[in-house]
Amino acid sequence: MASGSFATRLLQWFSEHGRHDLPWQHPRTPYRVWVSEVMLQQTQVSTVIPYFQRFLQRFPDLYSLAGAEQDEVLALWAGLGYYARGRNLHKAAQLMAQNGIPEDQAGWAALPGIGPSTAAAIIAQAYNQPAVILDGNVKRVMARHAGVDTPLEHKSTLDQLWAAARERACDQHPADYTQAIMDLGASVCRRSQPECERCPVAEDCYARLHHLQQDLPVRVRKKALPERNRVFLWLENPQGEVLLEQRPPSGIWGGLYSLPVVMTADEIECSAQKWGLQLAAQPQRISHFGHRFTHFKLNAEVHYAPVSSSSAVSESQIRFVDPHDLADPEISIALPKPLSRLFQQTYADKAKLL
DNA sequence: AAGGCGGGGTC
DNA sequence: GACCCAGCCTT
Repeated sequence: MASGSFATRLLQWFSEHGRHDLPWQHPRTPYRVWVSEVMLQQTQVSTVIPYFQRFLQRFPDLYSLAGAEQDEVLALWAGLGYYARGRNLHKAAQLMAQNGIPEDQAGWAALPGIGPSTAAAIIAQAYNQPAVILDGNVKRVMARHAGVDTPLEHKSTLDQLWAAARERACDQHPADYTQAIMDLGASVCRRSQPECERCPVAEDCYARLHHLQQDLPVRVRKKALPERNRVFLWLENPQGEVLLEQRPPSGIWGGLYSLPVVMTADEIECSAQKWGLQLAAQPQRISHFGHRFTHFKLNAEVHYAPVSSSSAVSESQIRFVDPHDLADPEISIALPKPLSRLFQQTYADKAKLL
């Protein structure tokens, strides 16, 4: 028989092996917990930490964030992905600066960018009040411990996992308990090669007892991703600056800056003219990269062309930028990861030649 | 090359 | 509610 309840064993394990040194735990304010929880959506702790540090240095409190320009918020978010998170964080900050910080879970869940699990995490972490979370780590722990063997994509499966999470939670030490269950999923009950011999709840774990650790949780097989081919334009003016275009406020890379994108190379000339730019030479294909999105794979070719100085680049969505500034890690322009990689590599290649 | 991962918007 | 969208890191 199991020695003590699930929660008791988990809390005991946490006191010895859990993470007590995460940046958002000291000090553990609602603002810092909220920012960290939004960053942690879809993103692992080790990735989040440097972003969190930089973000909090620039925006130490709600009001500095609420008063910021969206461009600056996104610049600090650049590279984390799912940029709607950054835009929603900014929106929510402005709402809270206006209406005050919510005092209960429903109030938090009503803010943009905060769903049931994130709201629960904030309540438990920041206020040390009982609340049940169900993030990816907890889903995996619950599917294994309770033996939920239907696909995660089914709503009934999600209901079962919520129920399992509720049954195992306790009202004692809510902040520690939620951190503990997430830590367990991240460090011991990993997707592959879980370390059951180190798990405090292994003795009554369904998956371990039936040797199903590798088979739970169950997922439906994904279809092959469709592919999209696009051409990215590296248009350089006589000053050596490159043209960037701000993307529409929502959708892929929403609000971020990118090289202008066209469907095929024969649209380059026409597109340049749209900005009032004359090509000073034939465009050349200089590199390519691939990037996988959730629903398609992007195959990108980068085409370079020098342009004569523009008569009037007055459109607010476009700007010429010194690419050396883009290779700077302290960049203040929000670039998606593949493009910041492109500029960094180009800069590194040039530096090697010198 | 493929797996994993919360929430918003739309109908 | 059902369905679609989104972008990194790890394996």
